[in-house]
Amino acid sequence: MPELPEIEVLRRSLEPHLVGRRIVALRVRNRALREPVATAALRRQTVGRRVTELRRRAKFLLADLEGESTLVVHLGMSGRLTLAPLGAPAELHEHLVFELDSGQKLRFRDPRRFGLALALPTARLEGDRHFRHLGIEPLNGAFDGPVLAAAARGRRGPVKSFLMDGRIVVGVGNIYATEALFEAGLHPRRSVARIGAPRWTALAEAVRAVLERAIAEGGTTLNDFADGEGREGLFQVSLAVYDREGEPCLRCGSAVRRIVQAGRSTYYCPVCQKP
DNA sequence: CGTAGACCCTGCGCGC
DNA sequence: TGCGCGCAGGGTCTAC
Repeated sequence: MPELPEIEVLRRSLEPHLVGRRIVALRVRNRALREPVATAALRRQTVGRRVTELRRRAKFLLADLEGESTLVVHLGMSGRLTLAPLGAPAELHEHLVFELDSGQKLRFRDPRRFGLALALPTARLEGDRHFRHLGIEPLNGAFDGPVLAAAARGRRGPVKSFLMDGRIVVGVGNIYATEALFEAGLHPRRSVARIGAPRWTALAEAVRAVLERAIAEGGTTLNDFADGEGREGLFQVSLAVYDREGEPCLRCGSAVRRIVQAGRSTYYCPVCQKP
C-alpha cells in the first residue's frame, strides 16, 4: 500500500491526535508480523508514556515518546493505522491496539502481515539494523542530480531498480519510481551506467515533484490506502502511466506498455521514454 | 562486491 | 455460483 507520500500523509493526519497524548495500554492480538512482535519490550517502552513528536524516516512512521524511546511502525504492503473510539469493535486483521488517554485508540491492521512494529531507544534509531542502510531522503535539500550520479558510479543495472533501492534513496516504491521515470523521460530498463548529468538532474527533480504532488493530493488510493482518519487519497487520478497498460500516453497518445522487472510491474510510454 | 529471484501472507478480480 | 490463477503499494535472504 504505502510509499513515502502515503506515510507522510498518514503522519500529518495522526499528528494532532497523537502528540501530547499518553499511551495507556497496548493490546497485541497477533504478534506474527514480518518480525514477531516483542510484546513485553514494546509494552515496557510505550505504555505510560506521552507522545512528544511524530516523525517519518523512509517508509517508517516514528512516534517519539517520553523517556527517550521511539515507537517504530512500518506498514509493509497492506498495513493501515487508524484512530477509533476506545469502544469500537476490533476489525479483521487488527493486530495491535494502542489505547490513548484521549478516549481513542490507534489501531494497526495488516492483512498480509508484512508490516512491523517495535520500540527502540531514540538515540539508537539510526544505528539500528532497520535504519543503518537507508539512503537519502528525497524531499531533503541535499537530494539532487549529482547525488544520484555519485551513487550510480560503478553500478550497473536498470534505473528503475536503482530508484527503488532504499540504500540509495528511500521512500520511492513501485508506483512513484514508475511515475518519476515517465516524468523524466527515462526508459525503466535504461542502465544507470548510461545516464548523464542532465538526466540525473531531471530524474531527481521528477522524483521530488511526483512525491510532493502525491502528498498534496493525499496519497494514492488504489485499493485501500487511507490516512489516520480514514480519508482516501486522490493521486491515483493523476497517475500518468502506472496501472494504465494499453491506455494512451497522456503526452503523446501511444499505448502504455507493461513489463516486469525484479518481479514487479513497470509501466512506461515506448515513445516518450527511450531505452 | 552487486544483482536477480524466491519468499513471507491474505485478499481481490478475472476467466472459465 | 464456485474455483483456480495472477497480481498487489515492501523488504530480506539466498544463490550466482
